[in-house]
Amino acid sequence: MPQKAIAKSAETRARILEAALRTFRERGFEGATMREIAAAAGMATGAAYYYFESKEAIVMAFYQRAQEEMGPGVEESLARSRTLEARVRGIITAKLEYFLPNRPLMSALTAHVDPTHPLSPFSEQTQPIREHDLAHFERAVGESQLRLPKNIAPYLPRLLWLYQMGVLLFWVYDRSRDQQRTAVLLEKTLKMIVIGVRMAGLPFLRPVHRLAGELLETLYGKA
Amino acid sequence: MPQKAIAKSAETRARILEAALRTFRERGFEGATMREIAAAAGMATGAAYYYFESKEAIVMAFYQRAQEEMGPGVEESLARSRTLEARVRGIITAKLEYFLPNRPLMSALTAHVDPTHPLSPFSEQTQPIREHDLAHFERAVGESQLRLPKNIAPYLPRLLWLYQMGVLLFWVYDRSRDQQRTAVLLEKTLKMIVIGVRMAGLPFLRPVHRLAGELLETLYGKA
DNA sequence: GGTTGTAGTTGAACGTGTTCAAATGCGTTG
DNA sequence: CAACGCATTTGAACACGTTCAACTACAACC
Repeated sequence: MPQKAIAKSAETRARILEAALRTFRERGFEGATMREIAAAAGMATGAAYYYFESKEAIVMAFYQRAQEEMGPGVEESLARSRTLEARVRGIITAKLEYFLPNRPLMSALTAHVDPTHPLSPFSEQTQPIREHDLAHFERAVGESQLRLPKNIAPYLPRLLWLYQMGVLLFWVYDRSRDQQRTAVLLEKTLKMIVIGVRMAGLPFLRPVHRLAGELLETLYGKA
Repeated sequence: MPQKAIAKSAETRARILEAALRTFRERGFEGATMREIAAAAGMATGAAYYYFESKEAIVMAFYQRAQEEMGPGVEESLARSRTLEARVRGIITAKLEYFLPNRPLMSALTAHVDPTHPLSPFSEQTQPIREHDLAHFERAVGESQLRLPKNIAPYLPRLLWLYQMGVLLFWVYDRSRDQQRTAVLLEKTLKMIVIGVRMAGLPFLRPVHRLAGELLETLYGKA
């Protein structure tokens, strides 16, 4: 396939994605039909399936594009702040701000906890996406000097990633005005995390370290 | 409607539930069709919808029945143990054991995080079920003397309920042999919870109490 | 410039959960 | 016992996501 055709193919794909996002915003994810989306993109129903495996896969494509577009913003935010708290806050708020116009749509992604479902945030298929996100937290942790017990430290980025998933999930369904409850959740828990990390060095917490370390090793495998 | 008719109606409902569970076990939740379930119950497709709002509502009915049937077992377990750890463990393991034969089916219930979805564990519609479950943890907490900060204590049962939901969720998708990973998760986290509760009285943890208290108040409302 | 292969496109068809107007029972009433 | 009313039952119809065999367009090749 020549360059030109590749470009055209990518353009068609993008056109469907655009039409889908428009339709999702108007009718919601459930309310929008594939027939309608395809029509809005100026093509027959089946065509959409040539470019996307499923209706939900369109949302995943949106998330993937978001990841790319958010990259620079996150980089900048990381460069601007030194403390773990500020860095993690930066990553999460950047994400939430980006997704804000399509907030209800995100429920289509967070809906799948089943790790065998292709679109679950925990599935094999989404591993590349997950690792891309994880990299942010690795950078956030890596360049700040923390005194964490050796048996926990390797898991901190993954724990923070999980934490961020939780915040995102809460945010998606947060019905308070301007998602103020999410703001509170984020601020308070960030502070608690910071205190927790700071206290992690204290020797009398050894029993907790041991338990946490063993647990993490079981769940994530030796690290 | 006379007594006899009520009994017959309940019996038909039960027959559909039985047929559904049989079919779910054979084909899985997705694989089982309403047509098949209705046929297995010896009736037309539409009849099932006279008794159940949806396919998923059948699973919810199963959960509801489970709650009733598990009641005595949980009571007994609570009567047998004194420490918070043993009590919470008792409640959770009783549940997991009960659900074991239909474990894959539970994914149909844990699938909905959306609190606006009628079948979400967080929805308005499931509030009675939730409060029934909550009562177990209130009993588990109530009769053990704990020294918890006043601003956190009222929320402990709800926090434990949430914890139990997490364990259940993990268990449903746990692919390790005999769900051994869940066993590890449960044991380690239980011990961490106990240590956490014990340490909660220490004065230098005041900042954490304050944060936690404020957060819980925002999320659950004044208590 | 014709031929051929492949990327892209079409819309009907499939199987699903769910709805619903109509039919059927069945206990109660006059 | 006939007539009524209501709970129950029926199965066709609907709308949806998805599949697919057939068709089209276009670039590469001889």
